[in-house]
Amino acid sequence: MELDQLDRDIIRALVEDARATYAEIGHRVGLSASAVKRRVDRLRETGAITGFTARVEPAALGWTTEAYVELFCAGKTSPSEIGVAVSRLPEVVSACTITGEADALLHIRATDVRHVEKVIERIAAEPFVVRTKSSIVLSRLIETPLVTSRDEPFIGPHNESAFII
Amino acid sequence: MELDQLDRDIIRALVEDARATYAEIGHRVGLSASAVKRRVDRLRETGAITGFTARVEPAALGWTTEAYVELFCAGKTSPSEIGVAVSRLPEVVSACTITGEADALLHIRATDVRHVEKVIERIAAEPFVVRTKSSIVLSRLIETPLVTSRDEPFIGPHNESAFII
DNA sequence: CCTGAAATTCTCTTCAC
DNA sequence: GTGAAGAGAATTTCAGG
Repeated sequence: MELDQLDRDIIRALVEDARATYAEIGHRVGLSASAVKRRVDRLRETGAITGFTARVEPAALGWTTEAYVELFCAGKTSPSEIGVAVSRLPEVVSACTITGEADALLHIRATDVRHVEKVIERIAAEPFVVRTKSSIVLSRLIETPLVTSRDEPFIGPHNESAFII
Repeated sequence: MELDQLDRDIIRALVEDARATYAEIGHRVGLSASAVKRRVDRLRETGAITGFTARVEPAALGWTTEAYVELFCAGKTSPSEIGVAVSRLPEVVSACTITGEADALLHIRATDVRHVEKVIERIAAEPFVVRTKSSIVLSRLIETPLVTSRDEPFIGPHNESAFII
């Protein structure tokens, strides 16, 4: 499906504040409230917008430690096998299969380093896991769910910024 | 600050649907709308809830490729130096310093593999970057911003689930 | 700390154009 | 796409538990 600049502007407004009113968004992007609503409804139907969520400070809920864990798996392990296994661990907030030496990369959130260790133990206990390699996060520098245009981004001559919302 | 189970339930409701009405949330958690509003206001003031955002399908905006890039930096590179540099690249959606061999781990979103390559080139051009090691994401298995209780999570005897919202 | 209600204001939603 | 109008929700305030 095709998104025009107005759709992108509306998405950007909703990413910044999902509780903004249609009138507020309309004022910002140059449309009437009803036109904004119609576009938002369409963006949700087509799946461009999948929902609205609260941004929560993990530390406020006790999740003060994060780590990345590389998984090295047995020869014929399928992505879905890994997916099923890591889905059982709520501490795994992100997981994907990747190119390179490791087969998968997990992002885990935990209450402390001891908790990280226990989660890694459980992952390592999966029969298809040959070994793991972990990195504890020292300091978070950037955390955005999406690509957004920040102040004066350096975009080169081949303007990839075409897609930046 | 202290969060009780009602606060966690409200946060969970808002994470699932940030546009739910106070009455809806109240019905779900067993409070009146005005009590919910009072608590949500407090959760925002104390910083537990930092805002409300739209969940967007990156592919709908053209971001179909993602990669993780490990950064190996010169001896005395500070985290903020890395932060400033990667903040200039809108494609970097997440960045942190980590323990282990690499100094930092970046998560980048791009339109295609060629675009990934260009972003890595720009990162590698930073004077403090000694070398990089990249992994392209093959398939995403899990993507949640936060730790949430999923169906029947296996939680061991030392119940870390105390903090799961 | 909660409820429930009333009054005001604002927002959503629909519809004609 | 706009604008208007009725339905519905948010907000604020209050008395009372």
